[in-house]
Amino acid sequence: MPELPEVETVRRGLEPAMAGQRLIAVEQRRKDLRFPFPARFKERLEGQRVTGLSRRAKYLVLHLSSEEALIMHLGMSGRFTVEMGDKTSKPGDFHYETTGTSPHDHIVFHMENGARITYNDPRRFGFMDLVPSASLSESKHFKAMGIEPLGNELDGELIQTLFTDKKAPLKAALLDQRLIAGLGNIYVCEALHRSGLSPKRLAGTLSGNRGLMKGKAELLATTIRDVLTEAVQAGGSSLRDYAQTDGSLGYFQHRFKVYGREGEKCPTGSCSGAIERIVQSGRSTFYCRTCQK
DNA sequence: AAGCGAACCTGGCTGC
DNA sequence: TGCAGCCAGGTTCGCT
Repeated sequence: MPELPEVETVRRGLEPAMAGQRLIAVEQRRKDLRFPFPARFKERLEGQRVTGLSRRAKYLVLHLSSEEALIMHLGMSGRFTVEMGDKTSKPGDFHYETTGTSPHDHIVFHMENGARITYNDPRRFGFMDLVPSASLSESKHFKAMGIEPLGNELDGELIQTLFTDKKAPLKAALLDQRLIAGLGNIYVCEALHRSGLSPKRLAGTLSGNRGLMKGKAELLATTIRDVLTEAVQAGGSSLRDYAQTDGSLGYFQHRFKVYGREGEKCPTGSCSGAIERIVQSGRSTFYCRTCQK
């Protein structure tokens, strides 16, 4: 699934096709994804102008002229495809008409500029919801959400505060969206390796001795920021079903140091260890037990 | 209360 | 070739 860098790449791909444009038609091919679509979904969208697109953690938000916000989550396999039309496109034209589509094309947005934006999601773990713009941050999706890892708040001191007394492994704590929101399985593995921290270490130990652990917590904050920033610059990571909105592939996956590299030699220069795969809370963790402590 | 494991759903890959 | 089994980027629910 798309983690923060993939969602940000999608946001940037959708922006030129949707920002400032009216939604002239919305095709809804099924009544639910992971959750039911909100009541009168199509009617509440059609005719509205998209005043902007933003991202919060792994969620995309379309801001609408109706003072509602369309919250979208891509789940594990959600993907948007943009086909740019032109201003003369109208029903019956290629860019408007529903042509031979995948059975997993669930939603199609037709924009006034002729662009057609298709949401495809084979596993249907994604969802869409409409909430009043004024109460966006108080919506059920965002209410309990933690800090944005690329925002200004994330630093070693905050990590120490968030992890105080936590008995969960570092891996689980970093995946907890109520603490830091936007990290997923891949980038947590990568950030921990770059930080030289074991995914099995209890999160509370990073703040257990504040003086001694301050440097480690600071390093972790920095590597989280670095790995996410580099991934966004690379257009995200393309595994199985993820691609950018124009169909091209992100290339950060070539820069993975540990994710998916079970059995390979640890890439840390001075380290003679090998990458192992273990399972933590039901998810694969890739790490090097020699240099991650 | 916090921390696990299971569940949600489909498709792709591996190995017999 | 066919099929069973395992795995996948996330989140939520329910049970200790």
